[in-house]
Amino acid sequence: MRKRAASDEATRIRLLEAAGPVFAAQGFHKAKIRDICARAGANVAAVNYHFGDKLGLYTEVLRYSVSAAVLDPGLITGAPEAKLRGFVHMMLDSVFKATRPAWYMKLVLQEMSNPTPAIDELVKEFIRPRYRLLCELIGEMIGQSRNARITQLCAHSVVGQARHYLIANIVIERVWPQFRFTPDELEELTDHITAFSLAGIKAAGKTRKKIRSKSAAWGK
Amino acid sequence: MRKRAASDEATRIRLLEAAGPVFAAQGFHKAKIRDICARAGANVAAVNYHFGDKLGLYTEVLRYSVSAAVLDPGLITGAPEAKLRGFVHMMLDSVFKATRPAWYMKLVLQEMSNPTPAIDELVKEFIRPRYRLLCELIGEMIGQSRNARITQLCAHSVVGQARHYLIANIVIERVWPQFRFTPDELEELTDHITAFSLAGIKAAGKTRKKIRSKSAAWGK
DNA sequence: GCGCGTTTCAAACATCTGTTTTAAACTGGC
DNA sequence: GCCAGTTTAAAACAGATGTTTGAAACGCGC
Repeated sequence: MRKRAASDEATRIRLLEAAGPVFAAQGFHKAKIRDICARAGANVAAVNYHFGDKLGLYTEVLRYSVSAAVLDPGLITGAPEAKLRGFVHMMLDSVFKATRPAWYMKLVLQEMSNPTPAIDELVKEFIRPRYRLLCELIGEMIGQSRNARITQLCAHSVVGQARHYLIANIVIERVWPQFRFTPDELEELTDHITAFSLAGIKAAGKTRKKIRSKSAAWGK
Repeated sequence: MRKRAASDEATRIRLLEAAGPVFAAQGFHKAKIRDICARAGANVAAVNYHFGDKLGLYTEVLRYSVSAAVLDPGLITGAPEAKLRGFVHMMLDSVFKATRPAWYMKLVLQEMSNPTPAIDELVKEFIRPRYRLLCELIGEMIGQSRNARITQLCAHSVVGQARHYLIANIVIERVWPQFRFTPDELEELTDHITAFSLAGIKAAGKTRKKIRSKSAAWGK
């Protein structure tokens, strides 16, 4: 019996490459395996043969592209402000890039909106490390632990803003038709979210101190 | 021929009342009309008889509950800061309220994430007026038009934050298990988003002025 | 070139779910 | 109390779509 050799996995690879953009654009449920197979030039049965079922393919797509170095949090370096911008940029950048690593963020956002059983692995392998990074960054800014409530609230404020633009396009284009996702406007948007959040984070840090001194004033 | 009298619409009303929470919790596609009919104590054919099809029922549910005064932005009064908090509260409050008017916000958020053909009417009748209100509010704060880019960017920053908590619970509970949607924490969250946004908006106003004076310095 | 495990393919299958059908039950007016 | 129009009910229907089947094609080692 011959084990699966690299050369034999051509169809498997083609399926993974074809499925990524489809799942990223349409989400798990709306994506049709007949569509994916057509793009991959493969028979529908190939999905079952190579991955067991649709969810198996989906899970493998997630694993297959999580290694994309472009999204490596290690790339985000420098001053806290620059790091924050790097984080926001990482999230928004995926709008344009159609290359393999980039649609991964769309996959993540799809999964956040419409979770599948793959959510657990995705959280563990991708989301949690980046969430932690963001919390450490914010905590550092306001002199709080990364586990502090205020720190995590701020983290979700940052993520929420970026996410909004990536998944609410249909509504945004109706209430604000002038807004377009050109590269220039993406930069503008990145700058806005960064500046807006920076101010919000600083204010949160001050409020926290205020509350603390207030408690101190009340005595113990 | 007898026209549809009020007393004849018992089934119709029961269907609308039963469908609201189901659509709000699961969205249009995941909601099953057999489930809705079972809750309403009606036959599946009743949906087609009274509303034509599933989308007809969905659209009527949207119309049926849009009049809910709880979500009336006119109720949001006071200083700009208080108005902003009122707006945020309006969005978040729907998490708990299981009463008729309250799950409407969930319907709106579902529609924003997974639009149906009903999106146009929803934008026109519900979203746009509130978006305009928010923009006027923010514009007033930073001395800009409600149509200014910076104003609208800030508006989306506010909406994005609130929306995040209402639709990403699955992820939030995994990266931050301690967070719960108790009434107290909902107040805390409302306060946080308001304060965070207030700081962000003020900073955006200042940046704008800075840019303007910079342009002025460059001469014309 | 034979044999055996591997891979591909077209077709059939199964299920879920919105929709339609057809007849029966009901309701109010005469 | 019957009739016309209205409403309800159970069942059948139809389309989309994930899954399985069984046979054919392939490819490597002997």
